[in-house]
Formats: sequence, C-alpha cells, structure tokens
Amino acid sequence: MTDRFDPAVADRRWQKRWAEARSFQADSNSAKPKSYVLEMFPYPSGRIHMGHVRNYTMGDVLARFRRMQGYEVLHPMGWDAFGMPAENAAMEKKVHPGTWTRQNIATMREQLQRIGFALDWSRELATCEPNYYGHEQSLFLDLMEAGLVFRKESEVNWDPVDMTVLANEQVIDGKGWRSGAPVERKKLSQWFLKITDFAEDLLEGLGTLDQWPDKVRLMQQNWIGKSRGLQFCFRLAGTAPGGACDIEVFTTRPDTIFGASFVAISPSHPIGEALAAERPEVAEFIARARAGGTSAAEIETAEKLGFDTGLEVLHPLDPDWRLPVWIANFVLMDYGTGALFGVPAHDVRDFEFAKKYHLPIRRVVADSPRGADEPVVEAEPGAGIAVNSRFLDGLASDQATAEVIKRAEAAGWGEGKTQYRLRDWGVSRQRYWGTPIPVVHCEECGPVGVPRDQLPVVLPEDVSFELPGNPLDRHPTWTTVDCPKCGAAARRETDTLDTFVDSSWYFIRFASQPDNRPFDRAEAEKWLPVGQYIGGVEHAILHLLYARFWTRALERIGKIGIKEPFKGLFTQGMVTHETYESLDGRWLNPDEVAVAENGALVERATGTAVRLGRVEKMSKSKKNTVDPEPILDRYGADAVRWFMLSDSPPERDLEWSESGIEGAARFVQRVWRLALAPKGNDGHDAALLRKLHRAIAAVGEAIEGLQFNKSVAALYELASAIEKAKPSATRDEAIRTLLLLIAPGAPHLAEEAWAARGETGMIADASWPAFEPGLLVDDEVTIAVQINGKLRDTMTAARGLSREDAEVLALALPKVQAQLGGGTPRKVIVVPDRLVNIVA
RNA sequence: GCGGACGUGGCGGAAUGGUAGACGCUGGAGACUUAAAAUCUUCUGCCCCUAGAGGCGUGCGGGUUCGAGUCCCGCCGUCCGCACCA
Repeated sequence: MTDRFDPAVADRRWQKRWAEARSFQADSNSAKPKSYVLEMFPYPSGRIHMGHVRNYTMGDVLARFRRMQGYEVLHPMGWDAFGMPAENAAMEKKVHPGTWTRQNIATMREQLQRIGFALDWSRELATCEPNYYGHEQSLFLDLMEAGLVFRKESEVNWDPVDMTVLANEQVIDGKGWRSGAPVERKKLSQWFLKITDFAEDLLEGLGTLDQWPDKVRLMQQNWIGKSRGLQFCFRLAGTAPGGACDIEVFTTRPDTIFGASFVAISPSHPIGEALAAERPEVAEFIARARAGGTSAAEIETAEKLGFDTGLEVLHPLDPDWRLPVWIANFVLMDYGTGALFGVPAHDVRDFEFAKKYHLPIRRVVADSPRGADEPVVEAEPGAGIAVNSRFLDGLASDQATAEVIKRAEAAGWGEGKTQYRLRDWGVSRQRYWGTPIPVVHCEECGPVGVPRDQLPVVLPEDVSFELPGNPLDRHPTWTTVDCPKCGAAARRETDTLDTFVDSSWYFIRFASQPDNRPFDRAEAEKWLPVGQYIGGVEHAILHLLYARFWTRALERIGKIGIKEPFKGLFTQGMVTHETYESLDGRWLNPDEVAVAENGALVERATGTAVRLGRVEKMSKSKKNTVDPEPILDRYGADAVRWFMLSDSPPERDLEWSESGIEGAARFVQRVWRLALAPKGNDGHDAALLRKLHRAIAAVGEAIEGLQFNKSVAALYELASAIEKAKPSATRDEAIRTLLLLIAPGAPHLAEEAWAARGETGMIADASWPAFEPGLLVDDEVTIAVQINGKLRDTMTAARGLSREDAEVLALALPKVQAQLGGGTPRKVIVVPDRLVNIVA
C-alpha cells in the first residue's frame, strides 16, 4: 500500500476481477426488479473519442448506481457497424470494409474496457455480422408480409463519375463530394417503409413520453408536421361538369378561398409533364425549375419561377370565376397533392409570386369587418375576420374554415383532411456495406421475399472497389438466383438497407438474443422499454423516430407488446475544446501549441504567434480533438470519468481543459488519502454524521436526476468535511460511506480503497447506503433578518423557534435598531427557521 | 421566415418566490521543504482617498409581492432545430 493511488495497477486489477466474477452480466431470469440502461451504440470509426467517453460514463454511473440499489441491470454495448466510412476507407486504403470495421471494433472495445465500464460484454453485437443482420432480414420480411414495405420510384442524387447514389449531405454546391462532378437527379425504384401509416400514433405517443426532453418531443412533433385542412378539386375550364378531378389541391386556409388568384402546380406534376410532351417551351421551363439543388441554403435563395400554362380552372364556389394555372418551382410534388391555390394577400410565398408575375392581390381577411378595403402592403398570414368573401363575410377565420369545409363536403367537391409533413422512409441504399435486402426479382413473379430457411442472405466478402459503383451489382455469382416462387432464373436485389434500420431494433436484440429468431418476446419484454437511453441530440429526430416506428410496426404484427422503446431519454452535451489557428490560417493541434514566457500562445515548431479561436465541438477538421488514450495513460480511468461528470451540467457542453482533468485527478488522490486513515476510532461526531447523511441524500437525488455535476459537488463537500473532522467512529463510517458514494463514478478507486480498508467483497456488489431523514436538518439554524426585503443581519437560533420569539430576537438586534431609528415596524413577516422580514 | 432554449463573478456553474455566487477552476498571501513537486491554511463579485451598522449587483426596461436570478409583460443578445410544407 502506497500513499499514492496508482491507476496503472488498480484499473487493470479491478477490470479483471469484474470480468472474472461476471459482475455485470445481466440475468434475464433474476427475481430482482429490472433496469435497462443504454447509451447509443457507437459507429466503429477507428478510435474512441471524448464524446463517447462522456456519454458512456454517464450511462455507467447510472447503471452502477441502479445495481447498488438492488436492480438487475442490463447495460450492454455493441457496434453500429455498417455504413459509408468503411467503404470510403476501402477505396482510399485498399482495405476491405469488413476488415477495416472489425479492426476498429477490436481497438475500440479494448479502449472502452480500459475505462472500466460496467458493461455486459456477453451480449455484445455488431450489426455487420450475419447473426445480427440475418434476423433483421427476417423482420424486414415480416413487415413486407404485413404490407408495411413497398416499392416506389424516387429521385436520388446520382454521381455520374462514382456511379453511386449520394446522400444530401454528400452533395456540396451541387457537386459530388468525392468526384466533384455535377450531381444528377435520377429516378430509381426503391424500397420504402410505411412510416406514414403511424404518423398519428407517433405523434400521439409523444404525449406519453414524460421522461423525454420537451425539446426532442417538439422536434419530432414538427417533423411529423400535422396540419388540418381542405382537399378539393379544380375542374379545368371547358370540361364537362361532374367529370374526373383535374387538379386536386390541399389548403390549411379554406377561409381564404375567395382570395385565390391562381393555381400553381409542381414542375413534377403529371399535368405539367403532359404539357411538356407537347410543348417544348414547357419542357424547357420544367428543366430550368428543377435545376438547382435540394439543400436548404439553395432553396432559401432560390428565386420564384413561374410559367403560365394558359390553362384555366373554375373556382369551386363560382363557376364563372376562372383562375390561371401556373407551373411554379416552389410547389413540392411530394407534399399534399403537388398543387395549390395561391392567395397572395395572406401567404408570404404567394405574395412574392403574385408581385413578380402581376397577379391580383385580394384582401379576404381583416382585423375587423370594416377593414375590407385596407390595402395589402405585405402578406398577412394571420387569422382575423373574413371580408370580400360573400357568404363568409364577418366570420372569424376558424368559423369560415369550418363553413367552407362543410359546404365542400355537402356539395361533394372536397373534404376535410389531415396532412402530415412526414414522408415514408426510403430504406434502399445503392451501397455495398449494409444489410442485403432479402428479395429476389423475378420477371414472372416480380419482387419475391427470400424464404426464411434461406436466411441470412450473406453479404459476399469477395468484392473489389477498383471500379466505381456498387460492387454487388457486378458480382459474378451472388446476384444469380432462382425465383423462390416459380424457380425461373432471377436476380437478387442488390440494394442494402439504410443503416438506420440496423439501429432501429438493436436494443431489443440486446435484451434477448436467441440463435434462431430475432428475439424472444417474453424475454425481451422483461427488460423493455429501455429505462434510460442516453445519447447525442443529433439523433433527436431520425434515429429516435425510426426506432419508435419500428417498435410500433413490430407491435402491430404481434411480435412485441410495447409501442415506445425508450421510457427515459437524455441528450447529453458535446465535449468542446479551444481551437488554435496560426497566423496564416492553419488549424493547429493543442499539442502543437505552447505558452511562451510572456504568456502568449506560440506554435511550438516555429515560435510564431497563435490565435486563440472559439471553443468548439472537438472535430478533426478543427484539429481540436483530445485523444482519450494518452489521458488515460497519464491520469487513469477514474480521473477521466470524474472530470466527465464534474464541471458542466450533463445536458450542456463540457469544455475539455487540462486544469479540469487535474482537478479530478487531485480528488482521486484526496479520497485515497482518506482511505488510508487508520480505522478503529472511538467517539461520536454528530455534526459530521449530519453532513454524511445530507451527502447520501444529495448524491442519490442528483444521480437519480442525472445531475452528475451536483453529485460531484456534494461529494467534494463531504470529503472536505471528513478531512476537517477529528478521528472518531463516525469519521470511520463516513469514510466507508464516501467510498460507496463515489463507487459509480470512480469504481477502480472505490474498489481499491474498499479492499485497503479491509472490507469484504467487491464494492461493485455492495448496497447503496440509506440515509436517516431525521439527520438531514441541523438543530441550529441561521435566520436571515431583512428590513424591507434587504438583508441586514443574520442570527443563530435553535431549530423550531416560534414566530413570536423570532420576531422579538430580530427586533432586538443592534443593526435592526439602528435601521429602524426608534420607529415601529408596520409589519413583520416570519418564515420559521429561515428569515424575518421587517417592513418599516 | 417558423419553432425552441438560454443570458448569474476572471471562467465552468449552484440556488422548493426567502441569506445570490454552493462546488470546482484560475489568481493572491502564507505554512511545510535546502529546493521543487505534492500537500495544508487563508483570501478572491464590483464600487468608494468617508472601508462602513456603507452603496451597487443575476442582459435591458417595466410590473406583481413583505420579499424576484426565480413569476408576468415588453425589448436586446447568443445558441439550436426546421425551412418555398400550401
């Protein structure tokens, strides 16, 4: 035993002991209450970064805390192992994606183990292995049989040089991020999941997620984007009444129907395309309208373009009123019906369009019935009173809306409808490194699901990346199969699944992993839903929405009895660091920067000045990352863990700093010195005992609320109270309890100290201490004395002092007398044991 | 444009409407030491030649209250999400 805690020895020792004892293996058959703690599993990009360390430390503290509280805890880890970086590495480094990925997993697993996380490694999984994605294929077939999978033509970003599909983020200034070639829009037949079937349910379910951040719920709500309105038909002028619907539109503002001055259709609308076939000038306009990217920035600056088709439609409420039909670039084909009617006076976008093309702007909503003739200087999208609207005049906007819908439904030209912004989930990726979609295309039978007994459809590993495009497409044998239905020669589907599919059910597979099926329902339901899910807010929408959808889909087909996969969600902040920039604009690594004698920052190599940049999220491009590994070497796992928990509230960003990690390391040594204090003292220390019990309560409450910075502060207070206390039996007990309280955060230190103090068993198996409620308060209290709400003095008194006595004591204080100057107070307010406020 | 969050010392941050600044970092002074590291003690919001039984202080301006960092109204600023969604 030395007077310094040596993490280099202790960390390994206890990691080995926990592994040997299988301390963190979750027993599905345990009689204890269950607790499922999960952090978002990592993409195996190469090495663990500080963001992982922070995320997993938080989850680990909670998992260890729950275990000490007597729960059977499931705290697993795995790898979100499919995805593009592996293919990029394959092309750049000539290494197979599988090799690259599996090496990264091995490295990162070892790194995680060095930090001493209480993980059940027996349940580890990687989504790139057939024993995971094979089960995913079977679930895909289940959804297909249930009618939740369909094929649709859809536009993609196509890189003509790399011959590959690009995600929106890979299109930069309209060019492929790798090839630099202008990106084309190309229509491909792709696989979709019917998430829109669940739009209403996903929206309603948000109401039950009271342990989710409001922010995330709101983001999902906006993403689903429900709106109520009227869907109705315009008939083209010159066609017979009662015929088919010519142009169908959707509007959330039926009350403005008399303000319509044009109808606009999307460049992709069938009517436009039909016209284009006959009139070259239409085709030319459509081509121009479609050019330009789909990114937000481009759309923002895009000028509104319109083309008057010369066609006219009849106003549904006045057959003598004709509206021109325009093709407009701002009308989206995949929202609503791909067509709308424009009301320039009350829609910003329609206003801009009408100004440009000199279309009528007619006020139909005003603040009051008298405002009918007020000029419209800018779009007024708000609600009000209907004007210039015939039978609607005088009605409030919502009444007018209801009236128009009523009439439309009665007359049969339209109906009230709910629209969602949410689109169906396109899961096809023309990529190699992903789960093969288990389908065979047969000329006779169409797309046919691969029979269950032929699963998994294993991704072939004998592929090359020498040529551009998806290597699966040119595989000599893999694509050639017989149709499972008719036996004729057929071709295997070469699209793979979006990796978000892999992460949509991994938490179920963690809970139950039989060999012959994706999961056992009864076993999975013992653990699910996940009690606490922790991850970055960047997954607030897509991953969390897809997982909620997938769980609901499984529920609908009877595979599982829950709809919501994650009961509690916590989104932690990022780990940030200062950035450094050389005078010629290069980003510098922190270790390339030194502090000169005059205190200025200089570049180590050249001695030239360095500019201190903003504090930003650690990223390779800004070169402000700090690799956890050397830090672990230097300070040990517990100091790193402790720093991740202290300083910032978990939901906010944490700035990495040298002084911060050193402070944490100092605390580790402080606790160790306390642990070395001789035991077996006599005597009682009532004040310390109260502080101890207050700390037990405060730390427990803070961890429960995931406020780790507060639990750290409470432990610092306790440690310094113990340091200041004289030896006593109480102090011995306080030291023992301190070890229990730090055990979730600094487990190696806690174990080492536990053993050093001669305690039996591992602290990992110990129980969380209880506190005595009666000991949480002091006998003596400090009472604030205010005059007119301003603090003037304080006084010490026994707890439970009566109102009357408090008032008398306060009025007798010299400072109070001086302030009052002999006058009588008008009123005295007493909050027992807290304060006396004298109103003069 | 729409939606949301947040503004507290030199810094990160604490504060059921009741003593603002817990705890940590940084910095000052001191102790121990031949010296350094480590450790310990102590001070550390601002103002004032009046150092006090003093004044001012939680982005700014109002309001409610005996009492406001906290509640209400209006601004300003920063950050985040969505974005031609009919």
